[in-house]
Amino acid sequence: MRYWLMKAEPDDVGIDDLAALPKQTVGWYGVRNYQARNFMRDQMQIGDLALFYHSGCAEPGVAGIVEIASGPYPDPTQFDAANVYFDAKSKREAPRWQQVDVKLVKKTNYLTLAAMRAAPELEGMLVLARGNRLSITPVEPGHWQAVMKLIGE
DNA sequence: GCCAACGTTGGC
DNA sequence: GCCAACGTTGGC
Repeated sequence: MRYWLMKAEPDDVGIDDLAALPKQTVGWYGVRNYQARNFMRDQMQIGDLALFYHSGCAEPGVAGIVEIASGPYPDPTQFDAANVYFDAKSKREAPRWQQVDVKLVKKTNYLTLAAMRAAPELEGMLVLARGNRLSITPVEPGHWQAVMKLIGE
């Protein structure tokens, strides 16, 4: 079992939106980066845990814990011409983009990006790397444990 | 296969 | 709104 960090934009689906959804589960649509897609397609297992991270907002940071709740399957937004994530080059016979379902485990104390950067035990965490833009990153067990401690879990 | 141009991400 | 960093595209 692996650990992950998954970026969401709270303006789109934040932790409270997830908590309000039926089954507190959402399909992780909209990934349009091959590396991130490959993590979902090739490495994620049902039951893996992930940090639910808020990005593109005033105070970025970890907002909760989610678990991977499905195997990979085609992201429906890629076929929807009205959707911002529409990809004209993706064919139904050969979908380019995949998603997994993600289920809320719990909303946690909020761990800000600033606090993460200030924590020596999180040094080397991929999400903190300079210029990092990857929306899904693996998290080392040691970093996971350190984050759990910082948020009081 | 190279690489410049371009678009996007994401923190500030 | 700015801008650094990075991924993708497309001409050659």
